[in-house]
Amino acid sequence: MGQKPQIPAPSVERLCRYERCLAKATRAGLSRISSQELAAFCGVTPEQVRKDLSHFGSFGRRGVGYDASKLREELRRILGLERKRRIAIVGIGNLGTALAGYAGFEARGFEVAGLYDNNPARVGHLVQGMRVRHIDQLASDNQREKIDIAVLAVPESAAQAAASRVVAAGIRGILNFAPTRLEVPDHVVVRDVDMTAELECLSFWVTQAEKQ
Amino acid sequence: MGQKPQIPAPSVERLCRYERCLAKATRAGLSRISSQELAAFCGVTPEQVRKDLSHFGSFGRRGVGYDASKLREELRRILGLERKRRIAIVGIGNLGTALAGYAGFEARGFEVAGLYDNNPARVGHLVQGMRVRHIDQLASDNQREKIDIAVLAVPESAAQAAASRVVAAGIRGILNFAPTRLEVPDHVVVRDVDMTAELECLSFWVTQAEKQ
DNA sequence: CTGTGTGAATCAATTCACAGCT
DNA sequence: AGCTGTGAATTGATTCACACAG
Repeated sequence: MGQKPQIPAPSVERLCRYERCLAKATRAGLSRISSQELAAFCGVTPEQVRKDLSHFGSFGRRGVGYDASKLREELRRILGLERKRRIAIVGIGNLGTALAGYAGFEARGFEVAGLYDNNPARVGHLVQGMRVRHIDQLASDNQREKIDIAVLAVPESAAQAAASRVVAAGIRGILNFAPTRLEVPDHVVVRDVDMTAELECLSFWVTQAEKQ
Repeated sequence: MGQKPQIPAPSVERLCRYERCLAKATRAGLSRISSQELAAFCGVTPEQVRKDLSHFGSFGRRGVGYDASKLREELRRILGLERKRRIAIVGIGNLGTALAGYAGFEARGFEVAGLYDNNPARVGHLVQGMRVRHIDQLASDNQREKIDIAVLAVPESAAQAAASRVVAAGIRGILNFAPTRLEVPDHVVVRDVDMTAELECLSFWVTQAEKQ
């Protein structure tokens, strides 16, 4: 990541929550919303909402509040969701198959653009209505129509190799489900989702709570 | 959570990483390890390693370093992993099925103790070699043999109801895959894994990086 | 008078720097 | 000398408090 990320990462994570809550609120017919209300909705404080937004501009009207749908649009723009983001799922085992069929992605404006695997036994099969392609095709597919994010759902032992191919294909974002710290060049952004580590942390806090 | 968590949450997340790296290191035959080495392994700084450990005691020898396998034992104890933790998977759709078959859980010392669903069409079926039970059985199953953590893999619309049943069954930890903020009593610990939110954050950082 | 936007103050986490054991 | 453990300093994030706009 070139320059220092002047935007605090926790702030960005909350922006996603705000966007989601706003979607819910507008669907419920609410058109104007205050930082107070939005905060209550998301389980944070009103000043936090305002501070988070202030990193990007000022979107409300003093004494009034925010236009819910307009604020939502702003947030989607800030998050880079003004256009549909295309994702590729790499590794079509148990988890990859489940992710390929996860309705939540489509529902929230992501497009599952392709399924990839390096196992010839899987390539060509239909999974969740899509044909699995060989990972060798990733680079040319990305060139034809840009893929924004690769979701890595491969076993730990294959993770680094798969990541390198994703990077070589010119993809700039990786959501990594393997419990491995990936080595990637600076211009590629990785986020790790380590389910076992989550269980372990949970185990800690549960243990902690048991000692009241 | 009753008292203030004097232990910083980021610290706990790193402890999991340390434990994992130590497992790898000992498997590779390393018996003594310095904070320097462990840190390099995990991608953090040596002082961070030492500070994190210092919250729980002192496990090294000055001028020498740490006994890798002994430190690993300590970490497992701290994380509450000295005994095998039993997990229940609630919601046996695409994702739940994938999680039920995820080898990583067993490999890291968790035991998948039961699969639960509230859909009668699924109950009784064999999934990944285990029979799916009705969620009504969760409470009595938990009484017979304690379940430490419930993994919620139900759709958003069912999440709160499922969480309430999990809590009513007396389970104290929830790993929540639904994109919903769950309402639970204080003594229950929840961790959220929101895959769509992860994609959205990634989208932000990728966009950010594109503006170089 | 209401509710935003923001510098100032507080609180938390990380990094520094060094004393003390081996 | 080498490396841990830990207060002190620093950096970063959150909360406070108030000026300002409608």
